[in-house]
Amino acid sequence: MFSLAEENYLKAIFHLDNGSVGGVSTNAIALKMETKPSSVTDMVQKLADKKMLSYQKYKGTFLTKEGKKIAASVIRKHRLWEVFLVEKLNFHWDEVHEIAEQLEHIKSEELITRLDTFLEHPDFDPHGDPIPDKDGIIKVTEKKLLSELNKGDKGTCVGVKESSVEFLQYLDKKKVKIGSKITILGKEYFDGSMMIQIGEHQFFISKEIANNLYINRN
Amino acid sequence: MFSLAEENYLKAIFHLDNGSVGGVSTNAIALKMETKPSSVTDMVQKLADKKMLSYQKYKGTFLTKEGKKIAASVIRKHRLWEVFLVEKLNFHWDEVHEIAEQLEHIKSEELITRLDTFLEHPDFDPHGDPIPDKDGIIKVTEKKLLSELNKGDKGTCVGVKESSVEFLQYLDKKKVKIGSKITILGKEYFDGSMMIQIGEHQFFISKEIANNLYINRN
DNA sequence: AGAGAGTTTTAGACAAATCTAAAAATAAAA
DNA sequence: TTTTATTTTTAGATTTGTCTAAAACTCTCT
Repeated sequence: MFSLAEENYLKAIFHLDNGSVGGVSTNAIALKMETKPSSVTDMVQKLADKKMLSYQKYKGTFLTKEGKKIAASVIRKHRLWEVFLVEKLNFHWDEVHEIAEQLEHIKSEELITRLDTFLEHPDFDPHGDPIPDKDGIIKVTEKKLLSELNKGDKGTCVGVKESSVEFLQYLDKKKVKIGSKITILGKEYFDGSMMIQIGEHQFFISKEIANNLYINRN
Repeated sequence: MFSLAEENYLKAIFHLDNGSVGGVSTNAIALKMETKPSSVTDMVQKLADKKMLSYQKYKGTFLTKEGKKIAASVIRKHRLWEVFLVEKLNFHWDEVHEIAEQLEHIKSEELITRLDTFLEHPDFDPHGDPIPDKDGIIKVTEKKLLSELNKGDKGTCVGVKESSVEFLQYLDKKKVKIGSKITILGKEYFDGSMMIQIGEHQFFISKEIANNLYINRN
């Protein structure tokens, strides 16, 4: 059984792991956890003792298979609860994170199995992030061009097709980044232009732009 | 904001308060919390500092108005979650206590407001216990123990006094549920056993059982 | 009223998770 | 390749909630 703090560390390292090539650095974890590097060192050593990650002084850490499994199960719980909050309790998708941060630590296998059934086995959370299955496996979705999506669709920006300076500068101006969560608010069929939402911002983009952005679709 | 431990102490004292005339004793709290009296003294002094209860050394404690409010809000959350678990996730009523013990500590006013709406403002939890309203007020119902009734009396099963798994499973086997209409067909005065009718079924129950079932006379 | 018995509190210790400050190791720059 | 800067670890302290053991108090019974 893992403490709340342990679960949060595993989750943070799991998220960081998917971005870096080498191990995850102490500083990166401290930043994500909003804590001090010295606290991270302590916890990382404790989790290494528990075989949740491999750790060598000054070298960073890797989650073990077991560590990844625990992290994925916490993420699964988080995302299922987010679906519940939005779909059943009518929360807005930008209000649910904090509550799900608490709910994700409730301990009961049976609860999550039943919640999953109640929600009809959703594949994605309200932000478009995939929900790991009960074995911790995260379905890899095929990226699509933004222009292929339709009103109501959500996704995460995962790349660009055309990487001209002009295009990237345009994206920058519009605060579109890799990792940005995008919702299609509307689509004009006669010209393919779209009204989209990224974070707080809502704005129009032309078909040319939509044709050059890769999205990880739900 | 209160810690998990503080909330549990307030809840325990609240429950004990409804049974005793004077203040709640340190030993009684320790027994209920499955902890040592010395730990209770520490916590009680802390909660007294926070004005959640009044405390004089060696004299026992009383919850203040504020302390009762907090306790009632925790109990409200616990019971609403129990309704959710039984009504929506199809848990059996004898499986939900432990999970609700965890869920009751989730911090979000809005969550509970919306959960209450989602569940259509239930008045009782699956065990027949009343759910405090958002101001902590508990509707008092005139429930009696089944053992207090006599031949010819009729009533509705509204709750259980003892909610051990064994007892709840016994009731289940006999198809006794919250809401079941009960008629007392006969009563043996020498041992307090009863012949009762529930729906189509007629059967005997011992005094021990009758002593643990709450009935709303009608 | 005084002796036990039982209850309650205090004092000191401990584990978990955190922090600050200082030391050690690594990486970057001159 | 030294020197400097950055990162990471260690050492020691702190907070919360718990414990044990011992002391202080209250209650009851004769």
